[in-house]
Amino acid sequence: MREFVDIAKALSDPSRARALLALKGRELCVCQLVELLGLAASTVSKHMGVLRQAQLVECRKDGRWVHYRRAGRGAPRRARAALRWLDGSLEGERIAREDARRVEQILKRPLEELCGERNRQ
Amino acid sequence: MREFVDIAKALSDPSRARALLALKGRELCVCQLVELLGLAASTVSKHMGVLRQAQLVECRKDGRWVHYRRAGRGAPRRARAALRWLDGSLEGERIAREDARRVEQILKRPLEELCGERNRQ
DNA sequence: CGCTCGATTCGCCATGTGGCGAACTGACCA
DNA sequence: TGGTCAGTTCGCCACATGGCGAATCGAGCG
Repeated sequence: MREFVDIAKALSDPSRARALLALKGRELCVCQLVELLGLAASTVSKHMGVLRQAQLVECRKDGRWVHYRRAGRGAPRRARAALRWLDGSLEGERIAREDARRVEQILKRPLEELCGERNRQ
Repeated sequence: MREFVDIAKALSDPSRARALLALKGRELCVCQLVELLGLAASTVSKHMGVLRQAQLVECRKDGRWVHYRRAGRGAPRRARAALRWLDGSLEGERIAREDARRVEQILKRPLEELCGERNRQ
């Protein structure tokens, strides 16, 4: 029950749901999610912590960057079922399509340019 | 997105999840849910309002009593998918089995006895 | 080492949520 | 018409949550 409730709580925030949709089939690092969601890095980090706690995502450190991806084979059955429910419920939603397009744009830009943006501009 | 988030929020409370499980395949009135969950009637009523808002349950007035049931054919596709996810995730859970047993006991007692219990004892 | 920089943690604030009892509503009944 | 009683609404409290900026951590580099 606790596990189920944690997963449902994790899904019950629009930013977290958008992040999970954006992570469908790819990895993203925190600064890419910051760009997509338009939130402070600290806020995004907290959101990703909630998703990791619920075992919906895993993270991989690569130098200074942290890449997040959806939980895979090792994840609990419940978590994978939750992701299927998310995908099924939000496919075709306007914001999902918009975000998918914006993620493509974000992926075209090099990480170095993207990350320093807030400092440089 | 809003609809999805409302449903996820509605599912992200243990009492509401238990209520939905108890409503699988049957109707229950508020005083029966009060007995099952061990919460104040006002709290249960608020919980059921959240579930109704998310279109996960419907209610039917019958004299003084209000019977709740799971949303049926008329409910949005998302809501029914959510109930399937709930059932699949919590089947076999300890509290689900305990509650199922307790609901059977509660259903054996007449409504009149059950409802006035808090006042009479 | 000391600097830079991405990510996380901390501290704070505003708002939302779950809990209760009291008050109210609206059926039924006498 | 007044009483009773199931359910809801209201008002309140304690606590959780989402947001930010500041401070901290830790990997890479000069």
